[in-house]
Amino acid sequence: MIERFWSISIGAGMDDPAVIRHPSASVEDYVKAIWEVAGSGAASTKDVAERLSIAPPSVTNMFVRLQEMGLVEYERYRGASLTRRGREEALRLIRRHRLIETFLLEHLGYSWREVHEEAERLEHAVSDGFTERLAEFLGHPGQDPHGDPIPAADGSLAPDDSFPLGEATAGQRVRISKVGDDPSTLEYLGDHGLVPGRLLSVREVRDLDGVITVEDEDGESHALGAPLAGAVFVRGE
Amino acid sequence: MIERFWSISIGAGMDDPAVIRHPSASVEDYVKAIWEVAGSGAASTKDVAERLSIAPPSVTNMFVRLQEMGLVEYERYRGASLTRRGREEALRLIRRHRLIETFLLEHLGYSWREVHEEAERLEHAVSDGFTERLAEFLGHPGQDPHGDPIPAADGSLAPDDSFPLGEATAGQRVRISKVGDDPSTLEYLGDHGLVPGRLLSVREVRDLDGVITVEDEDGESHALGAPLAGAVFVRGE
DNA sequence: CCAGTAAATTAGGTTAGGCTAATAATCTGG
DNA sequence: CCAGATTATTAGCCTAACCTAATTTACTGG
Ligand SMILES: [Mn+2]
Ligand SMILES: [Mn+2]
Ligand SMILES: [Mn+2]
Ligand SMILES: [Mn+2]
Repeated sequence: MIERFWSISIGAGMDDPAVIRHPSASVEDYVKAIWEVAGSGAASTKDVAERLSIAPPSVTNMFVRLQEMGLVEYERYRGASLTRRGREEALRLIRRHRLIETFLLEHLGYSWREVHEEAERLEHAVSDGFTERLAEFLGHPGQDPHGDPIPAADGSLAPDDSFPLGEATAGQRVRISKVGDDPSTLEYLGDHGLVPGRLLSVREVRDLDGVITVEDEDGESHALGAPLAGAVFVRGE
Repeated sequence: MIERFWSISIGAGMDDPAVIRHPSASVEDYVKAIWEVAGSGAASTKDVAERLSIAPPSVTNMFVRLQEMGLVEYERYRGASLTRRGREEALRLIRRHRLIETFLLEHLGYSWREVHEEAERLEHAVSDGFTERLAEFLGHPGQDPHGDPIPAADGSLAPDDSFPLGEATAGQRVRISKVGDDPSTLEYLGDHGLVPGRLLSVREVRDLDGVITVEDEDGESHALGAPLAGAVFVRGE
């Protein structure tokens, strides 16, 4: 009697198809970068390459792999967009990143300049268990210290209805919700008390040069050029 | 302060400015494994392979690379021993590991069972800056919670003059300095208050079965078999 | 609508760090 | 002191992630 054996399984033996494992640090950073440059749209090879400081062909190559992992939808020449799973992974990573930054700032005495780099590595090394215990330790913050919302453990992210101060109109009263995370911007804004939670009255929006003048709660007046005004996000009061 | 960014000269390549770069996580774990299995002697391929759960040929290969990096002295068929730099790297890693474990236990509510695995990954992701701020946050502990000494920032490690309780003699008064880190051992000892710092009087050392009977500070008596008695390290009082 | 440019992909490498199978060296107990 | 067992090395592969150079595709403005 002849017995026939055949196998339906794809790929190499039953060794370990790439389906299960945690994404590597690289994969996580790519997924986060796609989220950051494209949100729910499609991210271009170039944008992702620039954000990650990686050569474009490497990105093309990774887009293919991310699709095989089910993290993105990818079509040649038209970029990659996150699948539901990809989005979940991105938000899980961002949650870790922002909680870690909060911890470093509030408990270890880090300055803003140092925080991001450390978090960029640590975010890949902590488990979900660590993350939730850290959230508990921090009192389950909803935003990180410069106002970026921290995604919830279930992956949900509060919709953001804030807009750049540069788009405000004279006479408006607004509250700072978050500030850009460029180090020198952050330093300037911090020094002048322009931090999340602060209430501002928009005095003048000068079209000529884009300078916006605001008055803070203490009656202090600030004139901000377009780059700065674009880094301060506010919500109407 | 010790110089910790070191250069690996890569022959003719000049492709990269071959400077800098921390050892990779793998390299760090190898160096630590060599320290753990051999101290200042030579570690065998087999011992390191077993400790790291890696195939022996991979270890042989890494021994060669570690030597090229100046971290070990290696001779075919006679194992690898750490150079001064290798020892420094190992102790720096162990410092990070033990400080992280201390933090996880004392501040994030981890149990002993969970701590080690998390620290095993985090130890590779934290910077020296993080490590020193964490040490500060923790109050510069000299030992981790089960009594293992934490190497100082300068790489020095207090010499260990403790010995297993199994080697004590009847009538001796001893203080527990550290306990083995096997999870179930740890659980038993913790439940019975046999933790570092505790003072014990050795009542009986029974050669017949290796059982040691001790009395603690509260007059409580404990009979410990050889495996347990070997996991409790003490110092004479 | 089409040529020139910008973006993307393909082709062909590299390095780190793993693996297995085959072979060689060392060690040990009779 | 030597044969078998143990340990180590060599040979040959593999995958993940990067790279540069060459080529192809897509976009855009005249
Ligand atoms: Mn950040
Ligand atoms: Mn990162
Ligand atoms: Mn440990
Ligand atoms: Mn480790």
